[in-house]
Amino acid sequence: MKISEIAERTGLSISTIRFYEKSGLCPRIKRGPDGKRQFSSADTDWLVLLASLRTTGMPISRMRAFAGLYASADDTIPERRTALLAHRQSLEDRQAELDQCRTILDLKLLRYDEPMKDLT
Amino acid sequence: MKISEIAERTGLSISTIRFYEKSGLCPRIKRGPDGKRQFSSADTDWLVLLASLRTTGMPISRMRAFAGLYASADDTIPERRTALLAHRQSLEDRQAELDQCRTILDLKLLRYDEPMKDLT
DNA sequence: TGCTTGACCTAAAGTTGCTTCAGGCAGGTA
DNA sequence: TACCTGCCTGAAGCAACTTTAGGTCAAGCA
Repeated sequence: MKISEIAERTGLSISTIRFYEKSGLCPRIKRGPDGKRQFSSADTDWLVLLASLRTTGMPISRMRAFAGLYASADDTIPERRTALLAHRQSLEDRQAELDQCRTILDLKLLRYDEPMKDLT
Repeated sequence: MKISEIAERTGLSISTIRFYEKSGLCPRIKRGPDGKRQFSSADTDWLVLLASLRTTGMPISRMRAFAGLYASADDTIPERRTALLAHRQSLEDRQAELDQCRTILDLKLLRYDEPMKDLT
């Protein structure tokens, strides 16, 4: 598959995909004889996972470490699992934080809906 | 109040607060004769709101526009309300997106918890 | 009294995670 | 043939901060 298709499927932009490759997040994507990237379906799956990790706030540096685990032997599986679990937790924290902010916004909005008084 | 207290109360870092002021997000914070910032409780409230907006993804440029509305006359109240409502919606979208990512992570984690098979 | 420490100040440079731009090649089409 | 289109690269630009360098001033203390 070509890069534009992958962008479509993963929701990442073409330049983000190139940037991720250059950053060492997805090692050895094949190239055709014309120099163009050729994505396998495993590449796609991996990029979908990367996109989820990134969207949920994992920094590139940790993603790179995570990619390193995947690139090495199966004995890193427990580590991969631990990393994902830790990240899942931080995601939940983040979600709690957003809920809290939503409450603040809602309170603010309530004051607009009340018959005018003391609108800061 | 001094800047370190405000940082504590709002969860923003001291340099972020200075940065926000320089970016025109909180106009005219008073200064003491020594040149130090003096925060009123209104300033604190405003920064708490800014922090919520920022945490939930509002870009600085839009926050500046929003601050502009607050700085001007009361007839911008409907606009302020509209802006907050729109942002509330985008926050919900974001939350839905995070939920979706969490599902992806959970699926991935499930595969680690199953008796080993095909761990990509 | 002199000296250090700590909290504040500014301006400027650095960091992260992208996006945009400039310039280039290869293949298809009017 | 000229022109698109889609890909490529490297470099510059941008957002939102953080860090650094250098400076002021009051408080504490030997």
